[in-house]
Amino acid sequence: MTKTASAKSSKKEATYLQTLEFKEAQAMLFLIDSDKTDPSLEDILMYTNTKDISNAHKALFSELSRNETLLDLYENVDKPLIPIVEKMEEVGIKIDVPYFFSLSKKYHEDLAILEKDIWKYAGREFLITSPKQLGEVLYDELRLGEKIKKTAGGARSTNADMLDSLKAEHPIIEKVLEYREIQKLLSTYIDPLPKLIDFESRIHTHFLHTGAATGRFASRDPNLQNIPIKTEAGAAIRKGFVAKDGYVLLSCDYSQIELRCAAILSGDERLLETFKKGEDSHASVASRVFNVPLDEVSKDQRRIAKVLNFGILYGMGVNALKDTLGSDRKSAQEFYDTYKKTFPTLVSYLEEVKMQAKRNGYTETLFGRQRQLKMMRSPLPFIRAQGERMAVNAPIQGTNADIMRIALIDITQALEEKKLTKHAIPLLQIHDEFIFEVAKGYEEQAKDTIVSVMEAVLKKHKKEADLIPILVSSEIGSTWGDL
DNA sequence: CGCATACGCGCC
DNA sequence: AAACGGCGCGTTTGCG
Repeated sequence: MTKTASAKSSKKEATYLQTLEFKEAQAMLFLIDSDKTDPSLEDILMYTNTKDISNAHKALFSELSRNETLLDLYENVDKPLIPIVEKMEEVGIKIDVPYFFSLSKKYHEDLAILEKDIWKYAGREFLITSPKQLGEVLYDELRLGEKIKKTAGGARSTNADMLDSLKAEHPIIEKVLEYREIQKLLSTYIDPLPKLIDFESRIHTHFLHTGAATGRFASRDPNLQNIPIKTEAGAAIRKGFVAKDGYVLLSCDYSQIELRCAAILSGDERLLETFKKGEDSHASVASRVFNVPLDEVSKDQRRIAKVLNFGILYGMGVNALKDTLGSDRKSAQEFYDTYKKTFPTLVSYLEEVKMQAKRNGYTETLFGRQRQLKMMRSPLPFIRAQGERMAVNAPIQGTNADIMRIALIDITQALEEKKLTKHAIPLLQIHDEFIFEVAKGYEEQAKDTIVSVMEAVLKKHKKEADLIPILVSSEIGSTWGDL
C-alpha cells in the first residue's frame, strides 16, 4: 500500500500516492475535527489508535455515524467529492511555455535595471530581497521615516504598506516597490511554473479537500489558487494559462457570495433586501450607512462601505478599519458605529455566533460543518479575541465552502446527464469560482448548465435558506487572462 | 548541509 | 502594543 506516503507530506518529498481509503479517512477525521487539516497517516492512526488505515477507516466511520449531520455531509458531499477532485488534478491546466519564457526574459531585464537604480540611490550594493538589509539602508543610512512600525519580531518593518507611506520621502522607495513586485512574480510564478509541465504542457495542482479549517480547499505544489490578477504585470501571468486546441476556458464565479452567506445566516432584513433588489451591494450598504439615495452614493462612500462589508466578514475592529481606510480614528469609529446601527440583526447574529462558539467550543456552517474553536475559553484575552474573529468568519467562509463543494457535485452530475462530460471539464476551484475547459461549439450549453446548477444549490439542498438570489457570473476566453 | 523561522506577499 | 478571516510559498537568516 502507500507506506511510502511521507509523514506530513513534507514539502520536499510529498508523495501523492494516496489511496481512496486514506482520503476518505482524512475526510472523516476532518469532519470530526476541523483542526486536523491535511492529516498524515500517522495523525489518522494516532487519533483512531489503530495500526493500519483499514481499521482506522472503520473506526472513523463508526464515530462519524454517531452524528447524523456530519455523516450526511460525508456521504453526500465530502466523500463523492474525492474522485471528482482527483480528476481535476489529473486533467490539469495547460500553460503557454514560450509565453512564460518571454515574460521571464522581460522581467529579468526589468529587475536588473531596478537593481542598479536602487543601489545607486542607496550608495552601495546590498541584497534588496533581504528585509534586514533593506531596513538598514532605508532607516539607518538614508534616515527615512520617523515613526516606523515594528514587525512581530521587533524589526523595523519594510512591508508594502510601510513603503507606501514613505513614497514621498525618497525616489528609492518606488523602485523598491517595483523590484519587490517583479521579483515576487518571477520567483513564485513565472520561473517555477514552466518547470512543472507534463507532456501536454499541462500543470497539475493538488487540491487538499481537508486543507483549510473552515472547509475551504487548499491548493499546493503548485498553488493555483493564488495566481496574480491585481496588477498589470501580475495579470499578464494569467494570459499564460490557456485552453488546449479546439477548446476555450470558462469561468463561473459566485458574486458577493460571502456577503450573501452573511445575509442568509443572520437573516438581517436590510442586508437581505439589498440582495433581493439586486442592487450593487457595496453601494447599497453605502446608501444606508450614509443615508443618501442610492444614485447619489459617492465613490468614496462606496469604497468605505466595501471595507466595512469585508471587515464584518473578518471580525474587524475599529483599529483595523482605520488603517485600511487610512482615515483618522474618530471617523473610523463613526463609520463603525453607524454600520452596526444600520444592520442590528447582523450584529446580534455575530454576537450569537461568538456565544455559541464559547459555549460549544465550535461554530457551524449552514450545512452543519463544524469548526473547532477551543481557544474561545482561553484565559488570555488576546487569544479569546482571536478566537472571536475566527468564530465570526468561520460560518460565513465555511458556508461558502459548502456551497462550492455541493455545486461541484451537482455540476458533475448535470454534465453527465446532459452528455457533456467530454465537452466541459472542470479544471480549477478558486474559493468562489470554477474554471472549465470547454470544447468549442459547446460554450453556451455548458455555461447555461453550469450557471443554473450553481445558482440552484441553495434552493435544491437548503430550501429554508432560499431567501435571496445567488448569482453566478461567467466569462469565456482562450486564456485565463481573458476571463 | 538541511531545517526552522521571520518576513513578505500572491489569491479569495 | 496589538492589526481583520482563510491559505501556500519564496528568500533570508541563524541554528544544529
